[in-house]
Amino acid sequence: MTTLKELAALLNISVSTVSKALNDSHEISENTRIRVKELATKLNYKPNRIAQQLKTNKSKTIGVILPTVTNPFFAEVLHGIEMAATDSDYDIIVCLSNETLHKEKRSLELLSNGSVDGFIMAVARESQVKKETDHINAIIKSKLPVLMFDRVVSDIECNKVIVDDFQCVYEATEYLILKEKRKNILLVSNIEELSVGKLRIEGYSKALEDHNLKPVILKLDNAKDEDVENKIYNYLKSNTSIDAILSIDHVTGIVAINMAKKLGKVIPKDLSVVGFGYEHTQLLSSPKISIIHQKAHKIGEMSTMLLIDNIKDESLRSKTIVVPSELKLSGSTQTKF
Amino acid sequence: MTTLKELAALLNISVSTVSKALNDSHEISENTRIRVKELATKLNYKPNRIAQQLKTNKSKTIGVILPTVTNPFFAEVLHGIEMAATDSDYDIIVCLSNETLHKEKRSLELLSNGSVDGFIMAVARESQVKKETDHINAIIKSKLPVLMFDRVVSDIECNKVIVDDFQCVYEATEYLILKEKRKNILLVSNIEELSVGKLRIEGYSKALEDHNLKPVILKLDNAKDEDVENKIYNYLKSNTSIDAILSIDHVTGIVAINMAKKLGKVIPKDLSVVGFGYEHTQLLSSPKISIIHQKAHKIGEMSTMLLIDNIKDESLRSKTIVVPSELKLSGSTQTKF
DNA sequence: TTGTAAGCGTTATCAG
DNA sequence: CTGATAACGCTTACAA
Repeated sequence: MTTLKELAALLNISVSTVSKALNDSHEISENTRIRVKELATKLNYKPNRIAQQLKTNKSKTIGVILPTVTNPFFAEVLHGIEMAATDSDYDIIVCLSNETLHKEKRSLELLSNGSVDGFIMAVARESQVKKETDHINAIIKSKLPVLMFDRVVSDIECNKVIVDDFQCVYEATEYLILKEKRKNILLVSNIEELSVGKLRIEGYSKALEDHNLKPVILKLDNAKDEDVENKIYNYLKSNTSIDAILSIDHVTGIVAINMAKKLGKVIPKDLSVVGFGYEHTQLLSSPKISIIHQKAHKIGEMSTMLLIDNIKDESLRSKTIVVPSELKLSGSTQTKF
Repeated sequence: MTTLKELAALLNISVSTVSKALNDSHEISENTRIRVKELATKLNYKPNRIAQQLKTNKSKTIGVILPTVTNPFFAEVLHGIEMAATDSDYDIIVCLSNETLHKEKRSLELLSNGSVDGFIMAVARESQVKKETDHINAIIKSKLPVLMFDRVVSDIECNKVIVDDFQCVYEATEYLILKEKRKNILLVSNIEELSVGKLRIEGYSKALEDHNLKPVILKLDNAKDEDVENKIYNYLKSNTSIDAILSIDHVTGIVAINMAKKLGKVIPKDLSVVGFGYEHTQLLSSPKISIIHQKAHKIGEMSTMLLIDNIKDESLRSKTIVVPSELKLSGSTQTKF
């Protein structure tokens, strides 16, 4: 890699002159500025980022800590983060906690040594279940800005970008009750221990309560793929009165449709199904599932912008932004034949 | 952030003594070593990574450039990369090219200034279509190791981790012909411009040819979601002799199942469907789709290990590893009821 | 056993 | 207009 020193030596001028010339300092003569720049492009000179970082004590890098990236929601958030970060000339270092506390902790600790100027994170499942958040507090106390999205810890003060979990599930439930005239709505949950899961269940319960109906919840306890199908199938088989399903995650809604069809149910006549979904979810089910579409990409963008604001101005550190979800009915994007 | 200088000042010893003590140098007395370490932990000292990087001229960071991360294949590869990198104490900086040449180029250029010790990349769709690869060659010439996976450029010499695209599709096709006794196998493609798409089509064509059958290919030309369904539906409607579908991407196989059911076809009696898939793909279709399962996670791991080898030893730079795929038949993981 | 000093590649201050 | 010098935080000969 070409350095300032090398350029200086080749041109028989000092390092500082070269530096100034490249940075368009007005102290430098037109002549040398051009000579320097020509040689620089010729040798493909690029200022060493590490040296600049050491000098300025800024890494222009954001640490992104995600529970997983194979979940399409987080993948789409990551996409949003990457785009917004690029727009603002930030790099992102990505770490995956794999839903474990120890990896989350390790990543935060390893990166809080000057590697990053701040963190964007969604709390790991284990951390949330165990209510273990000291490691996050430690980072904040060390003056490194942290932004939490989606899975947040309510008693930590920092910027947050969240989904309107309670509200959108409330509305979806009410839609099933009022528009689709459903009375036995089963909530299927594979994420009941997460903060978002709890909020969604509350939204569902409140809506049923407000309409004098009885909540029925099938908790899958974070089951494995194989068991998910079995549990849903068996439940539907033994509880034939169920006329609607509300899945609060991204997968079990589609599984429910498939299992219901297997049981001979006609969708949506016998059973309405609403789930959570992302951009391409509806392409994967037939008939199309109705989805609560979280604006994952937008969540990523907003998170990044908010964190960068916070990095630049320490005082901007306790804002919470709610990104509203959108209920996409099966009909509204259904392909016409 | 605490620095060596601060520790030294507080202990009234020199910076180098502190440094050595922390690095367990044998030159340092038991006594001071302990004193230093105690204070260090007390003040939560962490060596400034940026300074270390400048000193050693190593970033211990890998640049990962992916076309997208919302495609589950790349998400899973990223997961593999992250885990392997963490194991070897490397960070990863992730950039998404969004399938565009200019973003890919920009990312490579921006990171090749000391930010990373090497790159792992899958070439963007646009770069592959336009056969524009000078930017990648430039990096390699500048002595930064590059590893390409999945979508590779054949006339660039570097480490590569690829899938057995030709072979696995050949075998899947042969399976349809020999075991399932299919004669009119439609290949559905939404990625025919990619190197991997071409190889898969060749594998399919060769298998048909070897068995004296005629290839029939439905190219979707990188169509949007809405059109994918329509095109497949219409094709199946007007070509009723089709008795098997081979999808060479991760989505259109499931769409094909749904469209075939819509047309009243019974699967797998009337129509066998094989697609590409990842870990959870089969959970999303009913009946379960047979999939060619690419070991995406393993691809990520192998890529990382190979790149790190190359970083440590410059001479290890022209190996190609083929990660075999696995044909997962619908029956083999089918849930039993 | 401890300390001094140089250097990684930049930028910034100050002097010439 | 140009250059010498110091500094960012760390490591490491080399001296003491």
